[in-house]
Amino acid sequence: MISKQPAETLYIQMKQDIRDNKLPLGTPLKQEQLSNQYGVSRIPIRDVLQRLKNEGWLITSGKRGAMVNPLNATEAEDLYLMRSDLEPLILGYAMTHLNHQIIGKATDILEQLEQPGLTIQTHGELNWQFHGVLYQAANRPTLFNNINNLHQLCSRYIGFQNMELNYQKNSQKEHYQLLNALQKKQLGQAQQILKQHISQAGKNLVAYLNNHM
Amino acid sequence: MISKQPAETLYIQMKQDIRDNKLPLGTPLKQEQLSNQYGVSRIPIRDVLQRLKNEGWLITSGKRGAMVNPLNATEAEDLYLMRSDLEPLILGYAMTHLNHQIIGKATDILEQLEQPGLTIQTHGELNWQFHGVLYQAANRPTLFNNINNLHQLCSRYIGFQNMELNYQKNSQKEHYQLLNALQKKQLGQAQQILKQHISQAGKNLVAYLNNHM
DNA sequence: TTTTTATAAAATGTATACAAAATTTATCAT
DNA sequence: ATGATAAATTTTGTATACATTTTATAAAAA
Repeated sequence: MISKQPAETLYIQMKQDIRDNKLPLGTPLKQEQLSNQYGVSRIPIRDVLQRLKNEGWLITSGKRGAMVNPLNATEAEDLYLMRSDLEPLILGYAMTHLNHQIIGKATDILEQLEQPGLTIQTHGELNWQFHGVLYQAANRPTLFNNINNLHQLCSRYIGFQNMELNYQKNSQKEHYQLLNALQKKQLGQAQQILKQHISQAGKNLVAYLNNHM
Repeated sequence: MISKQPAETLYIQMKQDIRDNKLPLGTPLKQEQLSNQYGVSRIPIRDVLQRLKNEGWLITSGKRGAMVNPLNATEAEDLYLMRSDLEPLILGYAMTHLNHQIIGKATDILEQLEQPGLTIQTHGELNWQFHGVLYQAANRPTLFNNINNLHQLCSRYIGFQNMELNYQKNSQKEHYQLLNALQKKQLGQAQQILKQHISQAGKNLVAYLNNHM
């Protein structure tokens, strides 16, 4: 899904550069420097900066200038707490609309997740695709957009999560359990699995961050 | 809290104009027209449009142009559902930090809410101040910002809510019940009251919207 | 030395001007 | 007439230029 609009690719690029720590941490970003760095004028830079600020990638440190929002355990905990509440909620609305086609799509993604040699980035994207396919079925744009934004922010922390050796294996197991419950139309069960799935990931991540920062 | 920066007041103004239906519904907003209307160039207009879009006030209808997000029962339901999950959550974190000063502030606001002759707008703002004062104590910026944004979006629907004759009276009663539980350090009780408070408001609103739209 | 004030530099915010894209209108063929 | 194609208009996106604000620097007073 490539956009023709330069600003859209600039947005994606800068977001990735934040994830990859390509942009200075702890000091405000200078519009003109970014302008040179990315080869565009300050106008589209400003657009993207504002967008990233609104989405929580950047923070405005007091008076002036946006800086990269430093990774922080409390933010991570908040993000996962919100997800663990909101994702079971939207799953409830999705349930009745889940058909073979959607379940099939989700299963395909799970299989792709088991391919060896995936980058952490790709793994994260596929993971969200799996969840997203299910949630889209709910047909609840407001709820979905909110959850989607939370996921985007979580992607900054994904690198840490996969440090856990058996994280992926566990995660996959839970994904299949979730699909299973959904196929059996056991909503309560599915929601419980999902909430546990997210909470646990959050707890692991927060523990890791607290130990290593 | 007035900002010296024109764009900030422009942002506030446009948000209010959306609430008050001063901006065309159903048709994409034209940057140049807005530029004339508000007496600034297209640059700050674009900034504000993007911000409002990210916050859910505007939606992009397909290819081009942002238009006012029409009021809709499903969105309202989503907003209140999220709030009814997230606000008890942040209240949990606020609890331990609640001191006399904060409870006092909240009580003051409740008293202001009982003054006769308040406009619906002022009523809505005071109502959020009451909740916000409590939630700020949690010291959870990520969670707070998310909840704050949900509140802002709900403000578009406040006009409808207060149609209910005894809404205010009920709401106030629940506010005092909440404060009471908090003073007694009964967290579970407080969270239950809060969740019920929000859920009920949401249900009333959705029912009203479904009947009148 | 420390603090205050004035000046200079840098950075951001906004306006104007231009380029690219999209939408509309007009023209033509069927 | 109807549909497709092409020109014209509108609208948005971006660059440059300027104004305002903020931050840094230097000079002066305590």
